[in-house]
Amino acid sequence: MSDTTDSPRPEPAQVEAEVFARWEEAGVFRAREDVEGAESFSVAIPPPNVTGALHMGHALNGSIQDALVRLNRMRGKNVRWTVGTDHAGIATQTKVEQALVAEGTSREELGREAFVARTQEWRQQYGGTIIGQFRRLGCSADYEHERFTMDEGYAQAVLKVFVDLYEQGLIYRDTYLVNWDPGSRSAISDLEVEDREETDTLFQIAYPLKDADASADGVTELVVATVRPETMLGDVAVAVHPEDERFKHLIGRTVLLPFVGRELPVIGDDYVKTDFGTGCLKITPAHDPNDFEIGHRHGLEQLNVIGEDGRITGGYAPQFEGMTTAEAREAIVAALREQGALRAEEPYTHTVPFSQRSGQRIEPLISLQWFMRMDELAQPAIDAVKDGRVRIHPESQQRRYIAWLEEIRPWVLSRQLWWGHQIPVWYRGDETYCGVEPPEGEGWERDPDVLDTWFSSGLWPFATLGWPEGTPELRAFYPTSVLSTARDILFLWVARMVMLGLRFADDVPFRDVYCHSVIQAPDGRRMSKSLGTGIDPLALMDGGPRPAVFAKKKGADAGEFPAYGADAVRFGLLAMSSTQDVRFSEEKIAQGKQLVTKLGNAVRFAAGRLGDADQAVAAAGVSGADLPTRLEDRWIVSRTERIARETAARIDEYDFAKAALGLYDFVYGELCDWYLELVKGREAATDADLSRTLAWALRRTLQIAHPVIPFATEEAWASIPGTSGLLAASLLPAPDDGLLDPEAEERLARVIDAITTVRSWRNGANVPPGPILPARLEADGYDDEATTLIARLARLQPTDEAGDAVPVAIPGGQVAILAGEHVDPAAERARVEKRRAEVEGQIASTEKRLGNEQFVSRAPAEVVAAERAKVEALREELRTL
RNA sequence: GGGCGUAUAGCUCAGUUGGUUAGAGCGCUCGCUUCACACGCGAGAGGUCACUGGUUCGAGUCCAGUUAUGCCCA
Repeated sequence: MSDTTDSPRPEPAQVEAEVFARWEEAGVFRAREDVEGAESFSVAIPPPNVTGALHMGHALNGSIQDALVRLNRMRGKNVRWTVGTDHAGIATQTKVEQALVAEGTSREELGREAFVARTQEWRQQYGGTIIGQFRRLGCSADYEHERFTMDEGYAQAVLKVFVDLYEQGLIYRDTYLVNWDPGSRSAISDLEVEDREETDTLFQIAYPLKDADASADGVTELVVATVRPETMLGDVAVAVHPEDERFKHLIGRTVLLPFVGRELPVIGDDYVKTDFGTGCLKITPAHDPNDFEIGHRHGLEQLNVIGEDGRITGGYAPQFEGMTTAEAREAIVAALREQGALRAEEPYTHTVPFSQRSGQRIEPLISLQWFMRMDELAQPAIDAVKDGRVRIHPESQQRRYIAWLEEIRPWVLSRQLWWGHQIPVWYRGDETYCGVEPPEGEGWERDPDVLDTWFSSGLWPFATLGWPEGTPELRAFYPTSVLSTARDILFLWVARMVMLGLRFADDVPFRDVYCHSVIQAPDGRRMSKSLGTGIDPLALMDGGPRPAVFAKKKGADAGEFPAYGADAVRFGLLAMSSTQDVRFSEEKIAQGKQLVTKLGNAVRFAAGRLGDADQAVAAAGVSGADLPTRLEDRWIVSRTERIARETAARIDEYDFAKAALGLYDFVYGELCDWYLELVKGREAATDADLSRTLAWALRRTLQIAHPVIPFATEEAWASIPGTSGLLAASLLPAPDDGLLDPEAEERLARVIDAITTVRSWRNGANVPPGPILPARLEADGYDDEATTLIARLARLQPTDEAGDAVPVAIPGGQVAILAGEHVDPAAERARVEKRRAEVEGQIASTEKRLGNEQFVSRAPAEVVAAERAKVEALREELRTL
């Protein structure tokens, strides 16, 4: 593609901002207040992280939701698209803490109250970024109802849900081995953990056997294998496989823990793999999930030796106390080496859990946390999907949803943060109080923890509509119509919303769930900021750096994206999203830009023509009861009606790629390449059918393209006769079967075929495209109207003149192009011979198929008939050659 | 280790319930200053449908297996 930056065209950023302002001034995006009666269509955006900036997934999801929302608004539905952000506990707190450190202070120094105030301030200042970016994309959300998961009313809803679930016994406090994230100094949920391959060292450590002399077998020690020697201070046993011939006789004996001298029983457990390491496993229930399980089975104690600060604690070995885990590992290994207890060190590659929040390695810790029991909530959420009250698209994602819910585990709700919904529980001595309002009396201390951000996000579809108040909004817009989301939050969010919606709002939170594509980088993996494979959608819309991996030629300087504009980005993203995993394709974005330009030019052409026409006539339009008479008019009317229906149906079916690409094909391949060319011989000033058909076709095209490319279509709208007000607020006409005209479609298809064939012949025969050639049309099925169209676009002069001519086969016969300056029948002979050989070959192969007894008797009659017809047509062509 | 997906033109993707000669956009080639548009118009070249076997008159499409690759869960 050539560079666009030096073109005189206005920047999309400016044009699109003006159009957006018109929509907002007119209040097009506002849900109507007179909610009674009107069918509603409501969407709750998956709330993005308040600290975030728009990434490709957001941009795709925004394009999808807006296409759905705009289509349904044009259907006359009362549309409510709720946007907003979640408070992103860890992410936001981290941001603000970083700022504090830069200022030479800390949250501890500030104190909780001041810190929360400071964070609120931060959010006021920077939290609007991503919503502004959705506006830039053209998203027609109801911004006046923007919500935040820590709004006052929302916070009340969160507390009420917590208190209710607590009173119902679903929320409880317990000790558990949690995923401790030393980076954010908080427990995080299983879903926030990601496993990565790491190469560590596997150490072998000798634990001396107690009473070694007492046994006759000569065994004096057991050697355990571990990658985390620093946890050994918390060891409570050594396990071997109960069938292991080497060790099974030692079960029941005791070994002594180095440094500490603790007596550890040797136990048998078939979790131990005999072929891994030494076959002896040290058991540290407080710091390893598997050991935790084994410890449970054998009734072992849990000894905490790593504190929440990631330092050695517990006082079992004073020389290591207070060291970080890394320091302790080094010191312990050194000490063991000195004692001669270190028997081997070898590199070992394994998967290690990391925090998605802070990027730090997870430290499994025993701690007291708030939990939510999920089993009781899961079943109704499974049923809702199984019986179709919630439909998940594509269907494959439904199985993932059900599978996850069937194996659901308790949810760790508490986070050791200050930014978030503080748990509404107070303690006084042995007393515990849980309530939306603080307890009466003196001496109560509130639980310092806050709730997992997803707990509050789970209430989003109804809490944004004013729940627990029975507001008119809630009645009008709950359940929401559809949730469009990235599939990686199917569990984090979707499943939890279904559970909480059913429990608290008496119905499913949405009727449909659409899991959109993941747009991948050229390496076939999801775009990643840290790998430099992410694209900023703003850079695509308004110009900006193109990441190196997206260089158009490998190794070349990647340069900058041209300013494609929001329409092009929307089109491109939708056109890309055909399957669940797709590669990013800048060509699709460019295609969107081309469509926008092409449509703009078509409108310019049409508006110019229609300027001469009687405006009332042009505005009148067409209907099934009042069709134009000419072939090309009836054809475009029929084709436009079809594409309008198809596009809407494809959006309804969440087939956005086909909707977008189908629009492109229609605008290029039918409207512009054919209809506008076919009518160039006519005058709108004197041709009422032309002016009303042309204006109608353009109006309908702008309407059906609007959900995909809203800005360009809105800009063009006013220049077509018969429009009033804003396109975004216009209503789609009801489907009209009378507009469909299969006969006109078929007749014009033959005209197109004939024109293309003649053009192709010219090209192959080295006949220049310009000159008008005299020709005899010797074919059935072309009336005067069709003949005129063919003659004009194929640049032929129909004649009855006899004489030497070159035959060009078209459906139903041939065009005989008379010999002349550009046409030499003699030179054409070779070409005709080549074609004759081709046709003969095809006849032979088709006849062979028809000669096959099995084919004729077993294939369906219509297939056989089609083959026979094909032979006939080929024989016909052969005769003309 | 288990589950799910993907593999079709140089690139990104279509390809209905199996049925003519497997399509599109971009890129490439050739031609065109055709009065809306060179971000254009017209015409082309380009494919062992990952591999192996099977079912069938007929397989890109259905079945089994293999390979590559991605995602999710453990």
